[in-house]
Amino acid sequence: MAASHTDHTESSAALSPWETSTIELFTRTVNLIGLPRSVGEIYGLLFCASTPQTFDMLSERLGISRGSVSQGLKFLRQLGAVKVQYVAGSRKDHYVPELSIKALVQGFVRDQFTPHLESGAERLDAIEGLIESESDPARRAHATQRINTLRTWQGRVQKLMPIMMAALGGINFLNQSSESGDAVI
Amino acid sequence: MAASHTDHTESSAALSPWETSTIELFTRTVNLIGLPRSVGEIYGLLFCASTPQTFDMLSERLGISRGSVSQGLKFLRQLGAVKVQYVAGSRKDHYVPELSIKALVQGFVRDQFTPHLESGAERLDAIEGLIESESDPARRAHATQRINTLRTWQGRVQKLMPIMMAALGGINFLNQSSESGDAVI
DNA sequence: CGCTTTGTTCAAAATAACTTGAACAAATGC
DNA sequence: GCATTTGTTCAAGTTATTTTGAACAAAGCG
Repeated sequence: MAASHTDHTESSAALSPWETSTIELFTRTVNLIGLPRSVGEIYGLLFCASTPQTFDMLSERLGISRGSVSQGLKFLRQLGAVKVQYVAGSRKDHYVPELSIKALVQGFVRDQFTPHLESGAERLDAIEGLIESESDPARRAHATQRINTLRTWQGRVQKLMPIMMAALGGINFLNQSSESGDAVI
Repeated sequence: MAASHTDHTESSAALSPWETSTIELFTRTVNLIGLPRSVGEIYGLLFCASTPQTFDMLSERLGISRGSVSQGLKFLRQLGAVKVQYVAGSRKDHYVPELSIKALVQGFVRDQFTPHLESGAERLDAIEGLIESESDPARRAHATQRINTLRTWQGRVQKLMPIMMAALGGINFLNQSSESGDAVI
């Protein structure tokens, strides 16, 4: 309670048009990569904000439940997409966005992708075992060939990862570049 | 156990253990990239099969509805992940899988990713317009900076695409390789 | 043509995913 | 301690996606 202190009550400032649109851009993007809307909203608001935002601000300004904010922030922290910034004189945690796309992608790949690649390797071993019990030699040969194809795919995808990260980090293999603007990589 | 000898039309041969496991691997993978289970099942079965499969075989062997098969095949054909192979003496269409991971990724990126990148560019322009109507100069400057960050990100992702495709195509930037097995790229 | 086979479409049912909110725990200050 | 603030958890409700199956079109065959 006791809403107004000094000039603006920062408790629940409305979103400006560009913020709303930018947040929508983020919700679409995270949806594309299979993440819930609320995660995009939270990261989007932090991305737009010029000051660290609290838990309450996120819930109130976005109009989503505390439960969603808690789960969304947990996910984003785990990914490394948001950081907690300690703010003197406040008990609340304040959150700021990670602005390096390399760090964002790296976190996403590490948490959401690599585990599946690794379990995939185990599964391929298991399947290779199952092929043994195929009696017909021709069928067994065909199955083995297919599993080899899968192993080749897996190897290629694994090789891709460091190349991707290097490319996002600004090392250019193919052509020199000169970005400007924020210059956040 | 039946189905041993020169039987009448192996209309609905049961899946062998390695096929079941491989199909499950595909369902997990397509789920990871936001595609429906049935798409993974269909591609997975075609991937395992040593002969072109018909519409009916897919529906019966996988135990999924004709509607799902129709939609799944439509999607996979559009992507370039399955091809129709004409088989003499049969009115039915026969389907075979695309085995080149480069072609698979390329189709996926083209259909599912590039359109979003392009609409994203338009959206950024629109947001830039919205920023104009921000009255406070400091806020406007901050907003502009953030949009510049987004443009930088977009540029990096766009540069990534050809690099990814080249890496999947077997061109190695960082270290020489020598895959074997099926050697399908 | 009529009949059959083959495949598509789409509204409704089934399933999966997300969000909510109230109960709970943890930490702070009095 | 004890009340208050701050944040988490999770079962239930809501929303979104996927699957089904029956009605429909299209093409081959006699």
